[in-house]
Amino acid sequence: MTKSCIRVYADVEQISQCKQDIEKVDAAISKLAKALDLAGNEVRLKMLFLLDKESKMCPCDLSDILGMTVPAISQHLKKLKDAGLVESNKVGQTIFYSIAKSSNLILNPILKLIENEKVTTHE
Amino acid sequence: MTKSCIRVYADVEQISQCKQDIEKVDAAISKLAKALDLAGNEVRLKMLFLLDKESKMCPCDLSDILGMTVPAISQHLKKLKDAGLVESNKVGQTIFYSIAKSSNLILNPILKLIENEKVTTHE
DNA sequence: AACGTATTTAAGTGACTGCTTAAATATACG
DNA sequence: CGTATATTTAAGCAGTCACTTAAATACGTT
Repeated sequence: MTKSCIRVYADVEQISQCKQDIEKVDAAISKLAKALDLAGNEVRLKMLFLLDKESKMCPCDLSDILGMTVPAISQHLKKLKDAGLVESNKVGQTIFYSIAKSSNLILNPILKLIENEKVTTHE
Repeated sequence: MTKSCIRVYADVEQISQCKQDIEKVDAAISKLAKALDLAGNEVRLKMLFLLDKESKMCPCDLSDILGMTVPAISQHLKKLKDAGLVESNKVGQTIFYSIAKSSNLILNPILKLIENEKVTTHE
């Protein structure tokens, strides 16, 4: 890879320890990154917020509330469902989506940040 | 937009309430989505994890630990810094990056998920 | 069966990502 | 000053994203 930099004043011990540490959490990070990537889209985050608040909604409702076409919403829902973040329940011709219970561990702390209005990352 | 669907069995009251609710948290969601989007990248999440654990690191160290070129690392750091998630401190010719204190509110709950190995979203 | 509603799937497209390599900038040191 | 180290910036590019429109699927009603 690179030839310069890398190792002059470096703490070799620290580096090697970090490599091990990272390896241990690699799977967890990979999984978490996927979830955060999905939640890191404004439309999808709104959808998750709404599903959390209302407990269940159909694509049609979300389309109306968010002012987006139904196919656009449907495609977002598919991604969330494929990742296991939401699940669906069909009733007649309408499909109700809701937060998957198994994803609460990840989503709860995130959704809590919204309500708390605590989102003061910067400036 | 669409002409079909939208309103037949819909709970008009709920929809309109949701529109208001979303509007209230719009700014918070927008900000949070940006942060999650950044953290939702495997490389960057690892970087944040390492910065959190080691309190500070230089691009060179991160490059070594993560097995990536220095420019690639530098570009990720720039994004994190532009978003206010990390900050930098120059000492001689090396630049130490660390988690911005102001971003702890968002990052702490996320980073905690890694250590807890609780990341069991799915299956 | 035929039509209307609810939703998904598919194909196309412009914008954005994340990497690469090469060059630029900045600081330290002989 | 010239060279080595540390980092950023820039340009290029393949891959992905999020939307659009159009078509397909599915259920309900008459």
